[in-house]
Formats: sequence, C-alpha cells, structure tokens
Amino acid sequence: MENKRISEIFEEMSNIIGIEKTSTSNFESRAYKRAALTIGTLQQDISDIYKQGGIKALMELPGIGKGLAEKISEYLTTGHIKEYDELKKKYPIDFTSLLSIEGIGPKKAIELYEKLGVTDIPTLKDALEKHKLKDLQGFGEKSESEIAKGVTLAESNKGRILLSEGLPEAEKIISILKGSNLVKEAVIAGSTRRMRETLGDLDILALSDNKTEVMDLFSKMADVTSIIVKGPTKTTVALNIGTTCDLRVIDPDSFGAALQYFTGSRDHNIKVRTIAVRKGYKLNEYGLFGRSDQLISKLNEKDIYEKLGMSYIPPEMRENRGEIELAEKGQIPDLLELKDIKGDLHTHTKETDGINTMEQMADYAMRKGYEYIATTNHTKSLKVAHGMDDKQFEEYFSKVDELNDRLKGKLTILKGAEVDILKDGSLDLLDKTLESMDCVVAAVHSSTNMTEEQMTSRIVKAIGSNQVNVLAHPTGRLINEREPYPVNLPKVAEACADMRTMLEINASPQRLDLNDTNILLTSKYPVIYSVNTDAHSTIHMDFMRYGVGTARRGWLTKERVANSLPLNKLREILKKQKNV
DNA sequence: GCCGTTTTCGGCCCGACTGTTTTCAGTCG
Repeated sequence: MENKRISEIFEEMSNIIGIEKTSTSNFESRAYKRAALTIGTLQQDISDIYKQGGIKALMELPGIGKGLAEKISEYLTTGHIKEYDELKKKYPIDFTSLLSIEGIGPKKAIELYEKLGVTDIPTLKDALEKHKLKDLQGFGEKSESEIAKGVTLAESNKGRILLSEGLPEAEKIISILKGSNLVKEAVIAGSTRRMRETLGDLDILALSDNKTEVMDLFSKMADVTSIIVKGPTKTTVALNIGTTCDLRVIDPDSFGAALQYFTGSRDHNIKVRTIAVRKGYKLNEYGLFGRSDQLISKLNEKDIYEKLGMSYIPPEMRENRGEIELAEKGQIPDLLELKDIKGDLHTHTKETDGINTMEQMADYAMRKGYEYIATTNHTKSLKVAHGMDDKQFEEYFSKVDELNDRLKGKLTILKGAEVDILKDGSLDLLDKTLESMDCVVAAVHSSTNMTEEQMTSRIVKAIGSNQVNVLAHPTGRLINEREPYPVNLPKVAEACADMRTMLEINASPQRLDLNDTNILLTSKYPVIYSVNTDAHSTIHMDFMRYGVGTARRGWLTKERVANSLPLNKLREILKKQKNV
C-alpha cells in the first residue's frame, strides 16, 4: 500500500512550496495538502486505481488533477518523484516530526534548518539545550521555551485519544461550566460530537455574558495541566488525559452557526460553504450572511441547513461522504438512537473472563430498561479466558433457566456463547450444544496471521454452518494497538445475508468493530446488524452509546439493527436463521 | 495545482492568539 508514503510526500511538498513567496504558492501548497489528505484517507489501494484506470482514474479523485496524477504515476512506476527529490536535497528536513511540535510551522522549521542545521527532533533538542533558538530572527526567549515545552509534550503524547476517554471528560467540563452559573449554555462540538472513534482534541462552545470569568474558571479546572492560549473568545488548555481542550465563548446571535462550524468535519464544512456561496450566502462561524452581508441572526443548525436547501444532517454523518447530496434531496435517513436499543446480545460473566455474576448482569440490564440480554461466554479453545466446554455450558444453562424463572419475564436471558471460529472454520462446540442455544455469537480469536483469502473462507465457512446468529467483531482490530486481520468484508456480508447472520457492531471503545467505513461498505448488502457491548462487567454495558454512535456514523436506521426489536420479533430472526 | 450553474481564467476561508514587533508574521484550527 503506497497511499501513506505518497500522502507524506505531498504533505512535505505542500510545506516547502508554502513558504515560497510567489503569487500562487499558497494555493499550490493547499492543493498539495488537499491531495495528501485525499490519498491518506483513501479506502482503496492507489496503485490498484492506477493499474485499472491509469492517469484518468487518478484524476477522478477529489483534489487530484493532471499535474498531481502524473506525479503519482511517476512514483508508482519509478519509485521516485523528481521534483520531491530536488526539494528534499535543498531542505533535508524531517518535516513530519518537526511540524508535530506545537509552535513550529513550515517557516520556523526552515529557519531552524538554515541557521542552526536542525533537521529532526534530536538536532532540535541539541539546539534547544545550547539555547541557540532565542537569538534567531523572529524567535525569542519565550518561543524557545515554548518549543522546548512542545518537544516534551510531543514525546509524552499518546496521539489521538479514544472516544471513551474524551467524551466523559467533555461531559465533565460541560457540567463544571453549567454548574458555575456563569454560562447560559455549554455544548460539545468537534469530533466528539461527531462520535469519531478517536479524538485529536476536545471542543466546547459556551454562551455567556461573563467571558473573562468563564475563561478563568475553565483554565483553572483541576484536570488542566497547562494553559496553551488564553483570550476572551478562545482558550486552549492541556488536560491530564493527554489531550487539549478548546473553549469558545460565542455570541447568542451566532450560536447555531458556530456549532455548525466547530462541529465539522472540515471537509463537510467546505462543501456546505461552497453551496452557501452558490446560493448567494456566506457562511462562517459567525453566522449566515445574505447578499448584502447582513447577518441572518438567531438561526439554529437546522435553520441553517434548511436555508441552504438541505434537511438537517446529524453530526455523526458530517464527513462529506455523500450526506450533503442526500440532504439536498431530503433523504437523510432516520438514524438509530440509543433509546431504540432493547437489549445486548454479547456479554460475559465471571464463569469465564467477566467479573460479574449473571444475576448482577441481569440486574444492571433491567436498570437500563432492556427487555433481554444474551449471556455469551467464551468457549474452551480460548484458554486465556477460561473458555467453557460443552458440559460446562449445559450446567451453566440450567442455572440460567432458574434465573429466568425467577425474573418472570421482567428480563429474558438468552442462552448463548461467544464460540471460537477455529483455524479451519469449524466451531469450538458440538452442534448439539449450539442447537440448545438462543443466540450463538461467533468470533475469530486466534491464528489471525492468514491471507485475506484464507481468513475470508474461514469465516464464510463458519457462517455457512447455519449455527451462527452473530458474527462478533468482524475484523478483530484494536484501536491504536492491533491492525484488523485481512478479510474480504463484502464476501462476508453476502454470506451473512444468505444465512441471516447478524454482523456485529462491537461497542467496546477499543474495538468499535465494524467501524463506520466498514458499515457503509457492508450495508450495501441485505445484511442485518446488532450493536453489542461485549461487556465483561456490568458497567461495560454503558458502552452501548459508542456502538450506537458508530452505527449512526455508518448511516444505519433502527430497521437494520436487530437488537432494536422487541423480544418476540428478535426471536423470529434468531429462529428463522436456523431454518434457512 | 485544482476546478467550473460567474467555466478554460481567475479565484482558492479566514479569524484568533501570541510573540516579537512598533504594525506584523507565524501558527493553529
């Protein structure tokens, strides 16, 4: 996969071109940056696109024209881009790592190289130790110490944090602000509001007549480790959870526009603003402005989209993946909501690697208002989790029967297992045992070092057994820790559709598997999904909101999600599947 | 360098904040 390397090359070229002072270099730089983003986030292998359609196919990608398509072609055929090599000869700088330092942009990076020979982090640290920066033109005592702080921060930086780390923190900050009586309103914006699986920072907007006091309160919160910028409208602080948080205090007239603007995504906003211009408006964070530049005040987000001829777009969809075109046609789907969820089909107890008893899990599920919960412990091959064998399941289920009797239908516990899909595609329990279950969840946990073809046929074979109700965490990835195993998801989705096997959207925050793009990919097939938490304790059941957020990012309605159904309807799906 | 309902030339988002300035440049989002 050459996507990443080509994206990096264009990113570097963007930086170098951007510092040159010609009339168009700024725009040229932006063009390279845009192309870098396109290629860096591309879902297909760019060399496949080139092989199949040549330069012409490359030019169909957004932000790629003739010039850049030819450079991509040059790279794919020769392994080099001549212009890039020449620029690198002139500036042998590791831009990627230097620009990751807070306070260093392309201009300062080049100044540091030309005056001090700084090319990367080690040479920068060397120059910092010798206090050489403060005497440079445009630098000073302050910028030297800020850059030194930036280096320390970058070295301790964990990168993007998980949604499950950022969202609760943002909610905590909102409640601090609201509890102060200094703000009339405080809301979460940015990627947190869009429920992205990882977050680069937190964004919060507030309405207040006491700007200075609010910023003081915000910058003095217990979780703040340092203040990065502080002004009356915008303050940025570093938080002890390893990320930064922006607070913006907004004028009431602009609140809707600001919320739209700061929710993003950037690509979504660029497209929306283009449409605004086409319709004779101007849209920015301060509002929607008419032809003579007058502010159309007091608009909420919905009003803004409607003025622009679109229906309201839920934040989770705002990624410029076709949602704007849908909104213009008034075809935004009615997305799944947390309140639609009637139960959880993937949970564990202390019989294997969970920490709570079935009674405790059932009690918590009832408090959440669920109708049902499937108990799905691991099977014998998964030794690390103390997986159970056929006999142990039989004994366990008799206890579940007793508990169901005691619950008198207030909650129904569905008997199940998270059965291992073995290397050859067979399942880790006897057919007889699987047939005694209400809800069989199947998953790959071992031998993930296979080719895509082998893994796909392994999973398709397991589904073909006609014993599997749910395919759990279909790609096996762990965010920031483990790559997904290679698998052909369209083929898996076809098999699932044939056998009425649900694809899982695993809501565990390290998994979120399927993720949004894979949901969009597989939902083209007539497959149904279930959103499950894989809870290993009672409180893990609260992860459901991350799964629902992911389902919404994949544009799913409740009609596509089986555990939004009441128990009797769900049972039809669970049963039907066995009679295909 | 890209792109097109103002289309093959001439736009392309721009404001907040900070530090080093003495009116502005660089960075960030």
